Formats: sequence, C-alpha cells, structure tokens
Amino acid sequence: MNPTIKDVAEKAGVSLSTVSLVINRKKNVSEETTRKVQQAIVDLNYHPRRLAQGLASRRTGNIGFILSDDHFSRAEPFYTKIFLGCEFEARNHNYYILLTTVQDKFTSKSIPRFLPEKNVDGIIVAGKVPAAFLDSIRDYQLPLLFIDYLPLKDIGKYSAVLIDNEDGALQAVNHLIKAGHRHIAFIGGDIKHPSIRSRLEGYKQAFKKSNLPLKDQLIICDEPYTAAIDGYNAMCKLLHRTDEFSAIFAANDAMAFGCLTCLREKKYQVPAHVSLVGFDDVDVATQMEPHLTTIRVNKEEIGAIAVKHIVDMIVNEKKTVGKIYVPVELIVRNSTISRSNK
Amino acid sequence: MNPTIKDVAEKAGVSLSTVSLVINRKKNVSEETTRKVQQAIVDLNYHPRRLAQGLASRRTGNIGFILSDDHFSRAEPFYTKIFLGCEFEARNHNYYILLTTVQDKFTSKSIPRFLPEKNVDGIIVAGKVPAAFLDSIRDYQLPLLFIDYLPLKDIGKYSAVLIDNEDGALQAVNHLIKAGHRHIAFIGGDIKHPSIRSRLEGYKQAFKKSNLPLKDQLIICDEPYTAAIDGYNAMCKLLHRTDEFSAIFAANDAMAFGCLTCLREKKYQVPAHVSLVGFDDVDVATQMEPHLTTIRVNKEEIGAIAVKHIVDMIVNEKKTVGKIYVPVELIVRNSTISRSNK
DNA sequence: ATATCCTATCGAAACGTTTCGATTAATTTA
DNA sequence: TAAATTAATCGAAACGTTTCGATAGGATAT
Repeated sequence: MNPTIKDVAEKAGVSLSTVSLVINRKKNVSEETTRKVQQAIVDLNYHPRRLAQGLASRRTGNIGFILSDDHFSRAEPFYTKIFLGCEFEARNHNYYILLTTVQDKFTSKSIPRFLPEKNVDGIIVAGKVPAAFLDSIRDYQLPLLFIDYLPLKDIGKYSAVLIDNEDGALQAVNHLIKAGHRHIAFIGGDIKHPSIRSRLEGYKQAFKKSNLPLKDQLIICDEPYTAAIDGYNAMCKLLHRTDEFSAIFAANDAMAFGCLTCLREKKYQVPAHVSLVGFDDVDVATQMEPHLTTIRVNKEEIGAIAVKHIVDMIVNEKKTVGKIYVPVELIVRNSTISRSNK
Repeated sequence: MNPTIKDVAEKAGVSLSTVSLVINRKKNVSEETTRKVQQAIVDLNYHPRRLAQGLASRRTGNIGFILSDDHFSRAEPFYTKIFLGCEFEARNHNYYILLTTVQDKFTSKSIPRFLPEKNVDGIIVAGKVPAAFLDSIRDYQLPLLFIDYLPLKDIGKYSAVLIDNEDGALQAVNHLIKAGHRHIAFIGGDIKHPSIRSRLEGYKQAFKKSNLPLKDQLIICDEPYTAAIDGYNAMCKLLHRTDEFSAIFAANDAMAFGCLTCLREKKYQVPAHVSLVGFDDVDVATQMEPHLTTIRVNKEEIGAIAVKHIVDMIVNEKKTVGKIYVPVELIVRNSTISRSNK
C-alpha cells in the first residue's frame, strides 16, 4: 500500500500532527524538524490523499467550472481555452477544476452534481447561462465568479472577470481613424448581449474622442446571434443601404469573416476597397486571406486570472472581488490599409 | 449545517449503517425500512458527501481524462465532444471526470496530479499522447482505457475504444464506386498515424472487393500532419502528377477542405468535375459549399462508451475490456455525384 | 529564584462515510 | 421442542487527514 502520513511521521520521528503542520506550511515548526519531515516525504514519495485532506479540512480543493452546452462544444474554442487557462492556474494552487455544462433548457433537476454533493469550494461560471440556473446556484452560498458575462439582475452584487470590450473597440476604431478612414461601419449582432453592447459603445467613443461625426446608418446591429452567418447577413444589409464607407469594425472575428464572404461576393476587395477589423483574435483570423486585423483577447490569461481570484475568495473568505477587466491588444495584420484621401 | 447520514438515521429511526445500506442498494434491507429511509432522505434533502464516501469506500468516484494540450485547444472540437460524451455518461454512473492535459514535451514532473494524489479510480487517455507519458502512467496500476489511439508498444495489452476507420473508408470508397467512379484518389497525411493507416487500408480493401485495379499514383500520403493545409498541399501534388481521376477520398474533413480550396484555385468544380468524400463529419462539413459527403463519427457516443467500459473495469476489477470498435456511418451530401461514364 | 510567556510538539477528537463482524429475531429443519 | 439457518439490523472500527487544546521546556521579566 502507499505511504500515509503515519509512515512519514514514523520515519521522521515526529507525530502525525507535526507532519501535517509541515505539509501545510504552518508556523511554529523548527527548521530542523521541517527538514527531517521533508526528507521523509521525499524518501517515501509521499503524497497526501486528496479525499482525506478534504474531509478533515472541510475544503474539497475543487472548483466548479460551469458553461452552457453549446458554448462548450461549438467550433471556436473560446471557452475551451479559458478553461485550459483555469486548469493550468489551478495546478499552481493545488486545486482541481470540475467542469460541467448546463443545458439551455435548464431544470432544477439538472443542477450540477457537485453542488448538492458539496464537492466544490467555489464556482466559476463562464459565458452566458440560463437565468433560471443562476437562481438555483445562489442557494449554495459558495464563492461565485463570472467570466465574460454578468447576469443583468443584481449586476452590482456579482464578481466577474470581464474583457475590456469598450477599450478594445476604441483601439480598433482608433486604428482605422488614424489610418485615415472616416466612414467606418459597425457590424454587430444581438445588441442585447453585453459584450456587443460594450463594443458598440467603444465604437461610439472613438468618434466622440476624435470629434468625428457618427453616422447611424453605418451601424447594423439587429442580427439574432454573432456567428459568421450573422455577419454575412448584416453586411448584405449594409451594402443594400449604402456603400459610403471605407472600413468596417465587426463585433467579432466570426462576423468579420462573414462580412468578408459577403464583400467578396459583391466584388469588394479587402483591404484595397474596404478595411476590416474584427475582435477576439480567434484562430481563423490568421487562416483567412487576408489575415485579419483584430483585437486580441488572451483567453488563457482570463482563465488564470479567474482562478486566482476565486481561490482568493475561497481562502480569505471574501464575499466579492468586484469586476476585473482584462486588457486587450490591437493586432494589426493585412485586412486594414491606410487611406490618404477619405 | 447540511444534513448528514446521522440526521437521516435519526429521522428514519434506524442506525447509520442501515442508511448506508439503503443508499448503496445493498441486499438484506426490508422494504419497509428502505421506504422509511428514502422518505427521510427526501425530507431532509440529504446528499452523501463525496469526500466522506470516497475516504471510507476507498473509491474516489473520479475518472481521469487525459489528452494532449494541442488536441484540446485546437479549433476542431473533436476531443472536446468526446469529453462531453464522457461527462454526460459519467453522471449516470455518479462519477466525475477530472480533465487534464499533458504537454507534448512531457517530463515526469508534469504527471497529472490526480495520480500521485490517488484522486481517480481509472484513466481515459484520448488521442495520441507522448510515449514517455505512458511509461510513467502505468506504474499506478489503475484501469486504463484509450480512445481513438493505441500505443504501438505492447499494443495487445491495452484496452481501447476505437473508430472503425477501415470500415468507414470502405463505405466511403464503395459509395464512390457505386456512383460509377473508377479513378479514385486517396489524400492522406502522416501515414504513421494509425487512423490514417487504417483509412488507407479501407480504401485499398474497397478496390479489392470490387475487383478494381489500384493505382499507386493516385495515393498521396506524405504530408506531415492531417490539417487543411496538408490536404491543400497533397492535392496540389496530385494535380501536378496527374488529372486522371474523377473522385477523391480525403482521410479527414479538414484535408478534404484543403483539397477543395486547391481544386477551386485550379478551376476544378466539386462535384461537377470531381467528387469529394471526407471523414469525421466535423461541423465545417456542412458549412462549406458544397456540403461535404463524409463518414460520420459520433463523438459523444464514443465518450459514453468509453465511460461505460472504464466504469465496468473499475467496479468489476477487470484488467481489460479489449478493443471496442465504434461503427461509423456514411453521410451523403452534395460533394459527390454519380458518373455514368467513367 | 519564581512567575510569566513563548515556542515547538504532541495527543486526541473530528470530518462523514463504508464495511465487517456481532446480535437479535424470525423461520426452517430435525 | 431444540437446534440450525437465514434475514434484518446494528455497533464499532476504519479510511487518512486537519485542528484544537494541552503540555513541556526554555527564555524572559520581576
């Protein structure tokens, strides 16, 4: 059988509790003893049993990670990468991530098992989840942290790690303005989505800060979702309305890709005729032709930040850590071009 | 505080151990008692603490799920969907999946934590992982099941859930043969990969079974990987070599997509000039134009099957469950066309 | 020299289950 | 009717830690 703390204690010639104190880096242990115990641990290749630790300490050492079904299995691995960032960071803190998904049509029967079974110390919710789900999650009184989404109700009470959408949009549009563009369209979908809303806000801010006029007819924002097909449709609508623009800021890369497809069909060239900027810097951004200028969101970093904060909440029993905005970065590629005359 | 088994015992007027017997559906409990206990459980909304169960029963109730870093975060959510299938099935058996990734450059320091910490009852390895990793995993003597990959060394000793690649390829090529095609090219990459090898084998089988001649010059199989770009390059090579073919079987959808891109550039139309079949039925298969005829692999089902078997191994202490082949299905879409004259 | 305060260590209880052997009651067999 | 068998239930130990209160010894203050 594998060594237990008892074996370590015997080998080091100390009591169980002293070994435990060393393992958990508690104070009031002499250097001498610490050394002896650590040596014994190495010699025996001892690793504390997770379950026993959890039971005794009333800490499971697990963090629940929840996202909606379709967010998880959709093609673009946005949340998957965030999860990966979480997992890496969790290792540093000696936590496990328990990943589970919640269906769009949520019923109280399908509550993630780790909640009733008391198998997590805190919960991370990534992306939009059904409102009904949030109601039933709150009863468990666990540290709760959102990623890239905030429930509208009681918005102030929640902690969240958020992408700085507004600043990203600002950077994107500023880039176009600096390149000499004056007529810049906004292609968005589902304006009810907080991220899209913020990106539109940043777009508007950019005009305001540069003292340029905003043209409402260059804003298309009534598609149902934010996928490539929505970008395609929105682009068609815009072209139907006007062709007085030299640049486009799409609310995300997928929609930018849709825009590109539509523009191609209508024989507009990117970037020769029209410059195009996306948002997210997903993989496809460098796979399309031309490579897409976009706003980079570091997904792994978001996950890491989230774990740091939820661990902070767990360990220090903090009720909230507020809203944390993760900075974004403009990545200039070949889909934008400078324009001397407007 | 939350109810414990003790509260249930008191409420039902029985001993702790009797409650435990009911929970674990052990024999020799009277109907009467069972009813009483179950009622108490419902009344108190009792759920056994996972950690306590684990400690006492020497079963963690966790299954480790391991895949390589890049498999997890790559764009096509193939293994992600398999994971999802695992997670769903695991719920039915009351297990948790602990997901972790292993880096390509594996060192013994980066062994998944749940192994030394004794935090899983069994391990599922999905997709190809570094050989060095496998060596260090074996020491833990846990039930081990592979998905969609088998280490070449000691191949007979391992259990695995595998896609029936050979049969899939057979179906794909048979479909083309039935449609009147005689000159059918094979576009594959990385022939060292067992899946690709099997698909090529199926391709050859189809010709043999139909008593048709196999043309070696129509087989391109020396790209380094199996991504779209490899398909593109392989297709270019083929066209450079000959244009005497009316159909192509690509070793996967990604490569098929690459083929399509190349064919387009060279002004070949699919399916008018060339019919094209892929393998995997990934999302992009229905997003491209024309929609791709392909072989469907049910990823969620694979995950579910894997969990069923690993649980079987855990519960019944089976050393192995052998190789399980998951059937695949031909999905005819618009990239293939019947050809009356060869 | 005595009382007081730290510091390092320890012993034992506790965490919430499962499981095994013991016990009692009911049933069957001789 | 007594003995043997079976079914239902129970009590207690065990799982492997953490943690709290106790203790002994050394340093410091009085």
